[in-house]
Amino acid sequence: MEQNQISARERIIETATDIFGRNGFKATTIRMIAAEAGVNVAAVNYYFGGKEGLYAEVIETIFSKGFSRFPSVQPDGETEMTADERLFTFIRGTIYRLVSPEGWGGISGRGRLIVKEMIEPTEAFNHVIDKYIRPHKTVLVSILSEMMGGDVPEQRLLLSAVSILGQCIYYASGTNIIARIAPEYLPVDKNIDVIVDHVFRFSLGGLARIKLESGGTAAREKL
Amino acid sequence: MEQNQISARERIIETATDIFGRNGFKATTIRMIAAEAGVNVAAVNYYFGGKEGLYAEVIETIFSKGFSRFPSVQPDGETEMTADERLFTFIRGTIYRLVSPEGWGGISGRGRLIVKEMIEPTEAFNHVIDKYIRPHKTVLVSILSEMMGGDVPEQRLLLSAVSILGQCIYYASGTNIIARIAPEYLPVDKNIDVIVDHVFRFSLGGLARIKLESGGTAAREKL
Amino acid sequence: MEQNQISARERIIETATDIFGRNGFKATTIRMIAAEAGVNVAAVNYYFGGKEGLYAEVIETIFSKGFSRFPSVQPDGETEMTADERLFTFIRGTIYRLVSPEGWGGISGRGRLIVKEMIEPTEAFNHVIDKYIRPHKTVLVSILSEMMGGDVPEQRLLLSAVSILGQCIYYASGTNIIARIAPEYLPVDKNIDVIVDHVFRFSLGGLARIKLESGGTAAREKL
Amino acid sequence: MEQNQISARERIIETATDIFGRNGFKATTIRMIAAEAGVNVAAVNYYFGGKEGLYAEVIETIFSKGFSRFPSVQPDGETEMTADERLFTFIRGTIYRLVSPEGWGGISGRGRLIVKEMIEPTEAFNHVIDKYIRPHKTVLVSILSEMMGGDVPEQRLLLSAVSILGQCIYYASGTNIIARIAPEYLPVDKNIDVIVDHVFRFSLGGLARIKLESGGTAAREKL
DNA sequence: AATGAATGAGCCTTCATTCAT
DNA sequence: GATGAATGAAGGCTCATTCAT
Repeated sequence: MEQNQISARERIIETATDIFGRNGFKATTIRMIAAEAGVNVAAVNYYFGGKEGLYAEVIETIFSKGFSRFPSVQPDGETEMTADERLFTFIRGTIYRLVSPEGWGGISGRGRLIVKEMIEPTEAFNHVIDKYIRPHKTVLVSILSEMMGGDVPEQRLLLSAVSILGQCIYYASGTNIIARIAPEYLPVDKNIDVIVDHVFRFSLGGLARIKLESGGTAAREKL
Repeated sequence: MEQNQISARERIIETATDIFGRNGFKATTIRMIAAEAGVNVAAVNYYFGGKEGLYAEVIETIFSKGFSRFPSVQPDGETEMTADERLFTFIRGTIYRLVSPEGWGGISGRGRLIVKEMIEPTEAFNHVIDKYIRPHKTVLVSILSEMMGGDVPEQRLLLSAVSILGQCIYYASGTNIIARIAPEYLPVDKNIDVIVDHVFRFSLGGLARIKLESGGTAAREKL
Repeated sequence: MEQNQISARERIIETATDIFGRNGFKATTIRMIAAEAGVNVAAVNYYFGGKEGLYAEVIETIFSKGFSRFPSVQPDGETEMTADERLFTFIRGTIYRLVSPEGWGGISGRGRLIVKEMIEPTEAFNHVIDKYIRPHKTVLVSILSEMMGGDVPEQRLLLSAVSILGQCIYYASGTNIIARIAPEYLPVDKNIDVIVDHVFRFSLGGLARIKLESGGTAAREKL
Repeated sequence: MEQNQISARERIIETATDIFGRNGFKATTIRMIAAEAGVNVAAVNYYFGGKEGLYAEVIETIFSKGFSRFPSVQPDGETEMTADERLFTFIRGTIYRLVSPEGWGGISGRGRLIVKEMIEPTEAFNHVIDKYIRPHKTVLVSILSEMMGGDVPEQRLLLSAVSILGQCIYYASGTNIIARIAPEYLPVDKNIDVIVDHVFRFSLGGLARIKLESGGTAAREKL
């Protein structure tokens, strides 16, 4: 009764997000989704034109809802936040979009689904890359550029951006394996803010080091 | 001679590593593998007892070969390396195991295959976790413990370990998406040493910061 | 006005005639028909009770319209035409009913649809056989009987009737294949009168020969 | 036991010929065929690559077997037969290929299947047209040319050929409908020779008439 | 009177697996 | 030891039909 008011279409998308995330595109059957969502198998074809159409819709929905709930950071001139604050907001947004439990259904699968696309993008991801991911990356690089100054070569900026994103994404996707090898590890979705805080600080330190070394005669042999 | 008279069994494993890595378990058919390896479809069942058996063998082989070529770091007492050097060795080994091109076939898929298992472990991964991954993680935590001292709580150690691994893994798996949104990005497998170097330095900075803050009244409000 | 405000029901029948004729019963979907006719898919069930109901209506309409536009030949006593003239009228009517382009929509498919039913009658054809085809055949046999006299056995009459009908029907249905193997062939629907004329003459000759041989000691060895 | 020695592949083709002929391509399911042939549904895909592949094989087999059992007529110079005899042979061959019961399975459907293709050729028929039908038609036209002499225009030759073929084909395909409207009609496959004889004589008469009229001022008004 | 939403049955195809050789 | 033939299970999709409005 609590879920009754949601339309069948909506319900299919939520269920599909979860199941696609859990099993991947190929291993998911529309029969699983239909059964879980309480609709007929034909409904998927009726609403989305097929399995692929549903998948594309799922991907798009994840991003559109994600960015509408946790908006990206404003570019430099349009906000009063310092660069550090912008970085913090960026990291928090990225992690929340992937793993925040409240908000909409299909939580556990959402992060894994995105990470799968990042490892091995499908056709359905192209649109999302242009619309959401590329701008997102541009914002991060501009933040880093502001934080690290002009001495740091473009290449280093990019690598640092990847270092930051890599952390966010692994926290969002690696939960399973981490929990298995480190039982004392705190579950991500119940401790998001601790994670966000950690990634932020670790990255601040990393950036500082990269900046420092780029200024002088950085080298590993210095160690 | 060792690679010349490669047995059918061996050839199937190599081919399978590549194809599984590229397509995932479900989307890979044993017919693809058999065709590529030049053997009969029934051979897979004959040698490995089925698709799942082959997959398990592939996973096991990746790790056994990986760790034999790029051995893990020795525990503290058994080596003369400093903690920093041990961290560097750890990072380099981890990345090389995932993406180094030389050594054995099916490279491009190898990293993706492992990352997939890390996101969503299958039955076949259990064995590998116990035999390779858990010890590997223990080594890393002990290195960090030595580097950061006793003031840093266990929790922070673990989070830092994940931050380091997250970078390694993302560099190994996110190549596709990175290359698409940042064409100026340097391809991982052609620049492994630059990547390794960067991750090492970035992590040094991050660890330093975490250590620093753990010492006093660390807090975000300090920013 | 009569064709201007054409009702939805009417429009469905015309469209269906065309599409059924082109694709056959099974390969035609009511969605094709509904889309082409500009109505809802449910309309077919609403008006005709289902796909089969619509098909039956289409078949019936083809014959009722066909015979109303190109009436059958009057029996002997009720007309002043000679037997030859009656045969000519019969042949012309038969061919025009199948392929005449003017008159009503869905022309190209009409002939093929009828021929399909003749090869392989469906339930829907039973009614049409009793109402139109059997009387039609009776008329032809009576014409032949008059032309060939009493010496010719019933069996020969029937065979001759089939020879005449076979020509008409093949001209109406075999257009596709004929055009493909004989490009110099004249398209039926643009040269109906030439065809009609030819079939008439060819049949006159055939009938004469059959009559001749039936009179004496007909045999192939006479050749 | 009697059919046991036939291979599964062979048995599928025979069954398929019958069922395709009865129902057409679309309305036939491979399940019907598999059940009737006593094989698994997957066997169709295994042997023929799919429903369409099987269909193509069926069409090809009908013609290759048909022409190998009832060869076409030799061209003029290569035989001692008179033109009349060659026409007789042509007609007999054509009808036998379509309806002769002895020889191979799937009789009842064979003729109908071909006629369906003649009404509405599918992709699978293209090959057959080039290989069998076009040469066949060429032979007939050359026979007619020899019989009717040079005065008859090409156009008339072609129309006459169609008149002859139309009869053969209708006898082979229209059995159902004929039997229903004329119970006294003799079943084709039990009386092939009578039919062949009739078509031959009727056609001789038709040709004579066409030739006669082509010589002078032929016209319908002459009647 | 007419329609859009939704369904259930069935079809073609794919694929891992088995078995006789 | 290794293979080609054949199969059963299951999946995506199509389509006529139904039902509430």
